Amino acid sequence: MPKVETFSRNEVLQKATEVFHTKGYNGTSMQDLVDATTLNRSSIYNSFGSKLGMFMDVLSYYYTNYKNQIGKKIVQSHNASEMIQAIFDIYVHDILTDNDRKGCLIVNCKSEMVNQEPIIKSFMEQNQEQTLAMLEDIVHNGQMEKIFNQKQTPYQYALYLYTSIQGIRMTGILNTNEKELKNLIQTVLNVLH
Amino acid sequence: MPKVETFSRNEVLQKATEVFHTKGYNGTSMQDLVDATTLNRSSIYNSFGSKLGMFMDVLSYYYTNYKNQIGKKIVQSHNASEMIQAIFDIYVHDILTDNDRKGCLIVNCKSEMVNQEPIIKSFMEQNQEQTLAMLEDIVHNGQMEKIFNQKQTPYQYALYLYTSIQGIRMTGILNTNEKELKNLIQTVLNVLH
DNA sequence: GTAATTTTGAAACGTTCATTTCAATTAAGA
DNA sequence: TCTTAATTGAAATGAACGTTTCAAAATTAC
Repeated sequence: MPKVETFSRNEVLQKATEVFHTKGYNGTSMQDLVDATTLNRSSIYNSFGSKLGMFMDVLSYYYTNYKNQIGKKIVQSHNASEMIQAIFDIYVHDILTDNDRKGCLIVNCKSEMVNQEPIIKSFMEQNQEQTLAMLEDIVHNGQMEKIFNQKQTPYQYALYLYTSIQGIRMTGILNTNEKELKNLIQTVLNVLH
Repeated sequence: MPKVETFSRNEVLQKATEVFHTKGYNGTSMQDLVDATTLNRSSIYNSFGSKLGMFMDVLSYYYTNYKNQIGKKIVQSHNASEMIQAIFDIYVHDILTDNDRKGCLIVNCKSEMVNQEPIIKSFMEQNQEQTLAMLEDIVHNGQMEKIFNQKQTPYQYALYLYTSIQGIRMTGILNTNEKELKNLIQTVLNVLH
């Protein structure tokens, strides 16, 4: 029987994520990935197929991490308001700890590649659909519980929240003032009440 | 005395803007720019110094165009509410006519380059400062006229609007449903009333 | 220990990258 | 018309690009 994959796939993906996140897809070279992962060039091609293949895995890895974080916070919450607040808190925390102003990998990738790579466009459509569905569900529950108003449909509020998250991710690249960001989020979320 | 520049600088910048907007900075090659502008390689280096130099001019050109559009709409408006509405209408119009989902050149560049190129970071800081100052001024006037509420300071509302604009620019890459976008904007702007 | 099969390392693939070079061309002022 | 200086075209620069190749090393099952 053959030799088996020796490296930790997650560790490699973590390292690759850091590079892609810092330099963007087009700004990252295969050499950067070889250096960061300490994997051999051939091993990368063996395991990930291509630069784009590796990037897709990185994107999923990054997204899964967010979904897990959000999932945990949601089960800890007692109502829809707390859930939404907890979700936004995750993003603020990431902004405040992102010392090199990288922004969000998914937002960055969306703006860089949606119009260039069909597979990225599909990923982003799925990402949007899933995020909207999650938010819509929370909003709907919040409206049932009379915590949120019913001036808009759950879908429209979900779209508003999704848009706000992306906006905050962009603003957070240059503005990392905690007080201003938290106030900003309160302004965003007050719309629901 | 010497021969003078024969090409129209604005026409060249227009063509270069289209390329950078479509492919991003790192995705654009000098050959792309030579092809698009029909300028010779040497002429580009003569007139713009470098790829980054040309890109900076493109960025200013693109930004100036927006400032002019907004300026015109502002003088046509009768109050703060109309001004803000007109500004957002410009962005919605651009989203709806952006058939290849390029998004906003400035937002794209911010997410791609702020953490890589100091000169881009400076540009974006200036862009943010100017945009916030403009919005703050409008909000302040709106509050004086009792058109807008005073739950937040003009600066905080400006930051909220600036963030919303960036968010809408990101959402608009994949979602080009006019009804949903206009509803979204009403949700955003209702906060002020 | 041997056979089987994958990972690994290092080099090489051909292409494209941003930039430079430089002689030829061009057009304005004297 | 001659001088002057910039524009132009085309080729060349060397480095970096993503990807492939292939023999050597490594690891598992028998």
